[in-house]
Amino acid sequence: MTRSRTRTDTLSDTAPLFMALGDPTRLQIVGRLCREGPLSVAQLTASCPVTRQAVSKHLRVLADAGLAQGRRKGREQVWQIQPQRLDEARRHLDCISTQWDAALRRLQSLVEKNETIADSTQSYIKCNFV
Amino acid sequence: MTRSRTRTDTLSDTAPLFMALGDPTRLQIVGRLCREGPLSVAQLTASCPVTRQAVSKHLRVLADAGLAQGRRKGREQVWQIQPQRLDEARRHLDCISTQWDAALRRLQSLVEKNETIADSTQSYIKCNFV
DNA sequence: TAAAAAGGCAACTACCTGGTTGCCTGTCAG
DNA sequence: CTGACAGGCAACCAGGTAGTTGCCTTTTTA
Repeated sequence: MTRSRTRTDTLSDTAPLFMALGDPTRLQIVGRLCREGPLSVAQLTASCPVTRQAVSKHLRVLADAGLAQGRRKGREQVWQIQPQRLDEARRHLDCISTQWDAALRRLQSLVEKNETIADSTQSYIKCNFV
Repeated sequence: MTRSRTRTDTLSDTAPLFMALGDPTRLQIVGRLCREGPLSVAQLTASCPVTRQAVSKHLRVLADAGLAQGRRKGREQVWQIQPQRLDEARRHLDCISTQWDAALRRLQSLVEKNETIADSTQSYIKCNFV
């Protein structure tokens, strides 16, 4: 119970992260903030084909996901990537990737003998997976 | 031009991947397929709180993203993770992560002196980023 | 001090998405 | 051969999302 609960928590924690990164405009914003450092809404809008308000909304989404943070600086709001959170996200991805890797290798060999997939499923579950 | 075009392509290539993984149900399905190997729609539905049709839709999304593949086996359709594509995706994530890493380190030091963010932005751009 | 710049707030639209139900087609087993 | 099982297809619905426009406040600057 505890283990599956943990798994669920990890899931509901990870999905929003992917969701926030699942928009091209947002991904582009994140990219720019990483490459060019802190930028204002106006600066970000300049290189975006969408309205300033649209960019603002995207920034809000990124902020809600903990990926970016904005702070007032005079009449403009400067946005920057949230390093801790982004690094945390990166480690999350690495963790998942690693988790996948094991299954990948096992599946790879399975793919080669396509015709026996369903037949081998049962023993597969019992022998090779938790 | 060529470089920014490449960047755009990478973006429009990556975003759908994140998008496909940005749903908790879908992430759960991917997890199960990785852990337990090829499964039928009915088997996947059994551990999902949603309808069989909902699961089918999610599988279609995963298939469109190239992450999963289904094949008929008698009267049931067995789904499995697309190893090559998933590995490709993993490398994609690693690539992005690495790209972020550099910015992370640079930003990390910037965060510590919060009050001078905007002041240092200009030289920051010129000196430390492409 | 008045105009311009930066951006927040709210309303509204169009579309996408996750989910459902109902019905239909194959396939397997008694 | 008939019933049960697996699943696809289509219609439909509620809610979310990306985007817009319009108006407002605050800050800068000429």
